[in-house]
Amino acid sequence: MTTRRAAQRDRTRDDIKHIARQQMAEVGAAGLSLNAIARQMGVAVSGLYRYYDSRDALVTALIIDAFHAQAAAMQAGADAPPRNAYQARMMGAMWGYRSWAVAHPAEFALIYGSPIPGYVAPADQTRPAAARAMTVVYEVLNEAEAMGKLHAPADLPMPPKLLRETGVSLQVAYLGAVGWTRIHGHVTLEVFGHLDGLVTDLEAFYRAECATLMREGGLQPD
Amino acid sequence: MTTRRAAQRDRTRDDIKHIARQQMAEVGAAGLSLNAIARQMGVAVSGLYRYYDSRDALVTALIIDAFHAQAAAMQAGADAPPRNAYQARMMGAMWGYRSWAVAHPAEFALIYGSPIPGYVAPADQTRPAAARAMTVVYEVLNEAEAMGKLHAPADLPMPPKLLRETGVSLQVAYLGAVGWTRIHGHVTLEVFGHLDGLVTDLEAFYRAECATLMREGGLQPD
DNA sequence: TGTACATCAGTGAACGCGCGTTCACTGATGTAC
DNA sequence: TGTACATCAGTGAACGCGCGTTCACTGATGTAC
Repeated sequence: MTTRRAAQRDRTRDDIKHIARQQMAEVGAAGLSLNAIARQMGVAVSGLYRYYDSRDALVTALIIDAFHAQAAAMQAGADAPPRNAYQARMMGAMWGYRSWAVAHPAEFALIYGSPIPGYVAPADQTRPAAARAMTVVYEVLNEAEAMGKLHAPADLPMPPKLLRETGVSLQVAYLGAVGWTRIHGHVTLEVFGHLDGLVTDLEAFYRAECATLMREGGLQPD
Repeated sequence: MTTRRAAQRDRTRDDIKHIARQQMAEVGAAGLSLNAIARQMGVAVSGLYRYYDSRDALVTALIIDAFHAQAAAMQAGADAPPRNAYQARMMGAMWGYRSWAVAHPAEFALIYGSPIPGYVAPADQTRPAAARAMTVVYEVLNEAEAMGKLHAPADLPMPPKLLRETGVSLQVAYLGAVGWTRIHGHVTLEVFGHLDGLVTDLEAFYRAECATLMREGGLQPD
């Protein structure tokens, strides 16, 4: 059975990524080093090259994993409420975005923080992973719209030309794009510690902003 | 005259920071290196230690400069319109926030991106510099409020307890905090290239969000 | 089930590199009289 | 204005370190018959 060896291989690859994530949590994404990983694994550094072609390949794998993990957290949040509770599902997705980031600050920094010196992400691999988060939101909003639960406010403050064609209605695209910039602003400031002097209850503050977003965007209460 | 030597000293310090900024623009904030700076200056690296005690001291100086530069851009934006044109002044400040960030992505990353591995900012030095941006906004809003141009909407969606005491009214604090998270979200996503697939006209999109913020926050039209 | 061979996981030494920092030094620029 | 001394800017060699990556190797795990 060749499968046993392959399974072991996968397990080791996961081990490497696991240790890498631990180290990123300690030293930051830019401080990632194969030597340090090998040291902590109690293994020769040259052995790691059986599993990843280079340090950059490992970084790419970690980035893709991080995008997927955050999208999965959003998906789980969106799936928890009843199917027709669109506000609750939207809130679940947004809450997942923040919760994952707060729980995994180094991985969040890896995908949304400063670029790593000397590393260039292969866009064809990372872009699809990055897009997953938005599709979770689109799904909820598309359903709400189809059910007549997404009312365009009279004064949607956004000329259609500003948003790229993404296969969703203007209303959905608007809520998605504006919503993302807003909640991302809160999350990135919170994760990097810039809100400490300004806000006492970060969770309540975040919830309030999410509620404002949905009200303003025309997503009807459940 | 001891002054000539002191003036030369200041000039050299500025030169070092200037080259450092250039290098950050090329290689990112985490890639900053005294060796590389000395190389580009055509000078022995050991000489740099006459001007900065360590690499970290230089980084700290750059961080403080960056905070001040962005605040200055906001201040300039807020000062351009007539004194009683509060919406225009607020917009000017917010526009300055974004313009500076877009024009200086590496410095923006330095103050708002991922932390640099192994570097810890001395909070007593960086915090005051970081706070300057917010005071620009508070100033405009305080004046608007005093002139009766800041109407609290009936449904201010923010329990007072969420915001720290900062010497301004709840209404002003709300607009400041919420405004910051919103515009920062847009700016950080734009600077790091994450909005390319979503928004066509980034400037118009930003303006629209700023306008929404002021309308919703109760800042009356000029 | 047992043997002969191929595949692959992991080793350890070596490479060249760039880094931050220290140190004793040489000249030039200032100050005191 | 001229000299004697102190201060300071900048040099170049050296330090120890950790990094990514290559390479020839040794055993263990698999496959074919």
